[in-house]
Formats: sequence, structure tokens, C-alpha cells
Amino acid sequence: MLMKASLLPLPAEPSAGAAGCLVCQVRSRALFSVLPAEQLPDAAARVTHASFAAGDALYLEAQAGRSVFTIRTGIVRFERAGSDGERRIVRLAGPGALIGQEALLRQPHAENAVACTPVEACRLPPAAVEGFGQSYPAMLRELMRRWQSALDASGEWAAEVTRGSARRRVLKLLDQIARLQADEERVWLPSRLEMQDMLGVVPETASRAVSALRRQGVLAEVLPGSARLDRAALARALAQADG
Amino acid sequence: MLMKASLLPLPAEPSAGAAGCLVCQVRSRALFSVLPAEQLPDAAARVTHASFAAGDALYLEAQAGRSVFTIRTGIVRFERAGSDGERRIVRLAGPGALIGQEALLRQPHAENAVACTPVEACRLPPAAVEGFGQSYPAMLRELMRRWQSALDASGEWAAEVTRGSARRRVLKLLDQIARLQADEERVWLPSRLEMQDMLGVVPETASRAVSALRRQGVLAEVLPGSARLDRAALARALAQADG
DNA sequence: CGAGCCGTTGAGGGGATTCAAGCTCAGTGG
DNA sequence: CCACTGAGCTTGAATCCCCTCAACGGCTCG
Repeated sequence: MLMKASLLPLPAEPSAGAAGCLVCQVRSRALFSVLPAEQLPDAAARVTHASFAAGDALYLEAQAGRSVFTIRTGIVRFERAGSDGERRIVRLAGPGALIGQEALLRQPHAENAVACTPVEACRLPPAAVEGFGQSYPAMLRELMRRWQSALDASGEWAAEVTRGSARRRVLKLLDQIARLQADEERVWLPSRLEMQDMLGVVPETASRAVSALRRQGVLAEVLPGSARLDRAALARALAQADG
Repeated sequence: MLMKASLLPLPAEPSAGAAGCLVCQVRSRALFSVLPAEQLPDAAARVTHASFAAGDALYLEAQAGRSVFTIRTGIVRFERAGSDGERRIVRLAGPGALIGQEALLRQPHAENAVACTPVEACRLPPAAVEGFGQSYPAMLRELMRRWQSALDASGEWAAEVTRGSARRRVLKLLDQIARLQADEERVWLPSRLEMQDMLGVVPETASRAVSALRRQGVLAEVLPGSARLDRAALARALAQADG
């Protein structure tokens, strides 16, 4: 496979790791960024690029994990089956996040990881992570930091997104998404069914909440799957909802 | 401090690590259990025992973490302040769990860890964990496994305990507690205020649900702070609630 | 063009919250 | 010893929010 470095920030086609990594926009936030500079080409050579369309699974529950990813762009949701058989979405992850880390422990995945938007990711072979981990303790430390971030995010989701009135939950969800897409004006807007499984609220209720936010100017140009978000209005609405 | 090994399974008074550890009932599940046998006395010497009464904090949010604990007995809750100022309980942990791991990363704690019942724990100095981690990669692997367990538990809490009707939430909470106190017939019963912050349900509603479960035989001899739990009835009620 | 899915909106009912009262119990002080 | 207090638990009644059921419109796709 020939190395033709693409200067585009987001090559749409899968690219060999080495060339892509050096221009990657999340490289500074990625796991391997703690490696010394001379190791980067080596590391990059073991990374493969992967693209996913919205709705594609990065990996599935109970799959023996051979997939650890760094998200470059897009949003990924984690879903698991509730004991009643219903899907529950328990967390979101965005650019810079490391996901599927349980593969490093040779454990099966506990959740599905599904692309909510088009997702560009780097697939890291567990063996490579382990190899570098042995030579560079700093990388192990970085790995643990990632685990802690995930735990934190999960705690915040449980503390904020699943509590309070339907209106407050939708606002908190928008807040989460806004942080994952900090630089975009149009943000991903989950379907009402997705909101059901994220917020524990029936789709009709989610729809009513979205409609209300549109009337109040927090959301505009609401299309299936995306909307324009007024972040200032969102902040005001959140402050008021927290009263 | 002289070493008088107590043969009681649960010495009430703080004891120096070495003697206590060798008879500790959770030793086989503890972090240091992956160390080779000849290292155990060394490890044990660095561990100090800590007792907490119900309501005591093992550590507090925003504290620069110098506290990593292995829980020996009892139940610990993790609480954080919601953006509205309300307390939110986002997870429980029980015997064998490693908590406060973020201290290893020199990060401040993100949550309060509070004893729900009397708690016996082993305090591990971060430096010791790091030291053994450098010599014994297996311990780092075990450490990551702990992180993953915590993440899993957090996901399950978000997926199960905070969803569905008030009745279902209380049942799921009892299920969590029953698993943390698998060998006890009387289990810890949180106060209605604690249930509020765990389940996102008002105390009156929690009280009504508890009363209903008592009438239906799932709970009996309900006293402030504890109750007798009919595990079979709980399983039936859960299966029915999940319909 | 009909079928099916998703989103929206309305009407009605049910479960949770709110408000309120009464209870037990531990602690306090007369 | 006992009234007094305050906190937590329970129960009742009224209100409100969310769920349920339903109808309709837009859209994609066969």
C-alpha cells in the first residue's frame, strides 16, 4: 500500500496509518501522543483508519474485543440491552475519546458502540498498545487516564442526563452534544427514539420538548438528524431549569 | 506498634497491615492478590486499615486524592453535586471493590465516597501501587481490570436503576444491594432521602414503593436502615416488572 | 402509489409530585 | 419523669406531568 499523504483534514477513504496520523487533527489528544517523537512513525504504522456511517456499529456487545478505537470525528453512543429487553443508551463519546478499551483486557465488550454521525476513527491493535505500554510506562498512565475519563463521563451522564423533568433532560442532552461538537454550529440531533433510550422518556414527550425548545429559540432549523443550536440560549435555559 | 494477629475475621480496631492482610477475607479478590507470594508481606506492610461508620466519607470531591481503598466489608456510595445543587448518587460499591483510583493519576476525586453501612477498608498508598506496578505488569493489568469493572457498574446503574417506574427502580436498587450483600439475610435499606438521590424519585414515592413491597412479601421486618429481603420474591417481582 | 417509518400534535388517563397531616423515636431540658 | 422538639417515615388528597392511544402529514422506498 503506497503512502500518499493526504493533506485534507478528513480523508474519506480508509488510509494507511502512517501518513494519515501525521496530519491527524486529534493526534495531540490521542493515546499515542505521549510516545516520544521517534516512536510515532512506528506507532502510526500499526494504526489503521476506519470510517463508519451513522448507524454502523464499531463493535458489538459480547464480541471478543479486538477493537480499540480513537475517535477522530463524529459521535459514538454506547448502548446495552436492559433486563427488560429495551435498548438503553448510557453514554456518548466524541473526538479524542478512546473506546473499547476492555479489548486490552481480553474481555468481551459489555456494550454496543454505534456511530451516531459519520465517524472517522483509528483502530489500534491491542497488541500494539500492550507492546508500547511495556516500553513506555507513560502510555500506561495515559491509558488509565482514559479509563478514568470514561468513568467520569458515565457518572455525569447518570447524574445529569437521566434526572429531572423531560425538558431538563433534553437540555442536558443538548449540552452533552454541544460539548462534543464544540466547533460546529449545526449539531447532531438524535431521533426521538434515540432520545427515548438516552433519557428514559417516551418519544412523544421528547418530541414535545424539542418543539418547545424550537419555539423558544434554543433550537432552529430542525431537520431529521441535525439542528442549529443557540448555545447562549441553551445556557440560559439550563441555568433556569436548574433554578 | 506490635503485631498481634487477630484471628477474628473483622477486627474492629485499626490494625497494622501485615498481620491483618494475611487473614483478610477479601484478600483473594484484592488488588495485591496478583503479586507473587513472596511480595505479599512487603505489600501488606504498606497497607493500613481504616474503619468508617455509616455516613463517614472515605474521601471527598475535589480533594487531591491520596486515598485508594479496597473495600473489605460494607457498602460505599458515590455521590456528586448536580448542576442544580442536588446530591446525585451514581453508583454503589461493595466488598472487593477498588475505589478512588483516580488518586493514582494525581487527579482530584470527582465524587464523594461515603460509607452507607459500617465499612472496613484497606488504604493503599498511591506510591506503593505505582511501585509494584513498575515491577509487576500483572498488577497494572489488574488495575485496569478494576477500572473497567467500575465503568461497567456505572453503566449498569445508568441502564437499570434510573429507568422505569418507581416500583421497578426500587426493585433494581434492592437487586444491586442484594448482590453486594450476597451472604446476608438482612440487607441495608437506604433511607428514603438516599433513594431519592439514587433513583430520581421523591421520598414519598420511594416510601410508597417500599410499603407496597412489604405488603407483597419482598421486604419484611423493615427497620430504619435495614430489612429482611426475600430474594426469591425479589427475583419474581423483577421478572414480572420487566415483563 | 401504497406501505411503512418517523415526527408532530391532541385528548384522556395514570402515576409521580406536591402539599399536608399524623406517627414514631431520639435527644433535650424543665 | 415527661413535655417539647425535630427529623424521618408513612399515608392521604389534589395537582400536574408524563404516558398512552390516536390521528395526521411528510418522507423514503419498493
